[in-house]
Amino acid sequence: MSSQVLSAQLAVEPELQAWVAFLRAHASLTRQLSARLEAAHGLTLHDYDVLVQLAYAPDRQLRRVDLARSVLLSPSGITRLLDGLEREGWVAKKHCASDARVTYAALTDAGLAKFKAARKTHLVDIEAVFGSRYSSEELAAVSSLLGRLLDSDEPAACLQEPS
Amino acid sequence: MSSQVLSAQLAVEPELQAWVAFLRAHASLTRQLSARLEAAHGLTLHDYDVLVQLAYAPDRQLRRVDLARSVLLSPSGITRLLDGLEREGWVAKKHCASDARVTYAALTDAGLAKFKAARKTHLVDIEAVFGSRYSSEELAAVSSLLGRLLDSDEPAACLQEPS
DNA sequence: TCGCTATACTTGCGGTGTCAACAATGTTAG
DNA sequence: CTAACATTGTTGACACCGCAAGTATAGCGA
Repeated sequence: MSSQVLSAQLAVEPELQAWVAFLRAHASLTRQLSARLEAAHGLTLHDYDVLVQLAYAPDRQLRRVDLARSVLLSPSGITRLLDGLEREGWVAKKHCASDARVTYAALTDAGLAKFKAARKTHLVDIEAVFGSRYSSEELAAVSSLLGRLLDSDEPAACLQEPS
Repeated sequence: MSSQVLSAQLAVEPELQAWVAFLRAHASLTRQLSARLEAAHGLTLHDYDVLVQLAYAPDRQLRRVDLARSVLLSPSGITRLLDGLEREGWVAKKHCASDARVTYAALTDAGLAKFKAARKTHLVDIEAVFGSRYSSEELAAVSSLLGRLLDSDEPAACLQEPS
């Protein structure tokens, strides 16, 4: 009886439905994609993400704070993640001349090579997942709708204006 | 130069954009909502999710396997999560008469009360996040688009009809 | 110059989740 | 009946990540 009441209420909450769909989709996709990335290249999704950010960055290097912000990881998370990448020789520390506090994470040549290799298979996986289910209009809709979720509240996930 | 090439390629991959937007949105939302849920009730998002599933289930109980599948958690994950809920007295183990392998997780009265209390604030948080950014049509679109992501590959996430 | 505050980063600790291995029970085929 | 296999669930080892606290540097006002 009380479960009847509850289910009636659930059905009426479209926000909750969206949120649940979101959580389920994330769990499912994340598992598939990260398993493939791990198997093929021994990389985490976050590892890959960091590699991407560095590959695109000017001089292929970034301050650790900025890296943390753009990947939405805590500072300590970044430290530990980079520990791994440095141990593998894909990233190197570089000190900043003008500010002794900052350490740059710089992509090495080996790291760039690793990234390009991983990128090849990972993009295929992503396209397989999304491309097979969405038309290109839907894809654009997904991007724009999801993008809106971190506009106002998270000063985190954004553009550190370098100007 | 190589970063130019890379960024040019990125801009052209709409699937990747969708995926990245998805990951960022998840990291951001998850942190906000779970922090609030944790602060207000000492519950994880997964804890809450399990409580919901049990509250809706017939007789307010579910086999652990089914629970794992519907919440998209590994079997061991469910065991450990339920350990916590049992310790708090919100869930109790129940043995199955017809199959000695299965153990039911049953929501206690205290558990149902806990769920109702948590639900009250959590729904408000969710509505704040989604309701403030999406119209009701967009909300429906998000649900349906995201729902499509686990149609074929994950028989997992589904509706335990309470009727 | 002397604090005072802010920022960059690291480390210890704890929570959470996965995988692989395992034990126990059920099921099916010969 | 029995042997092989599938299913349910738990445990140990481990990876990952966040928070709080600590260190070091920078910058700013008096």
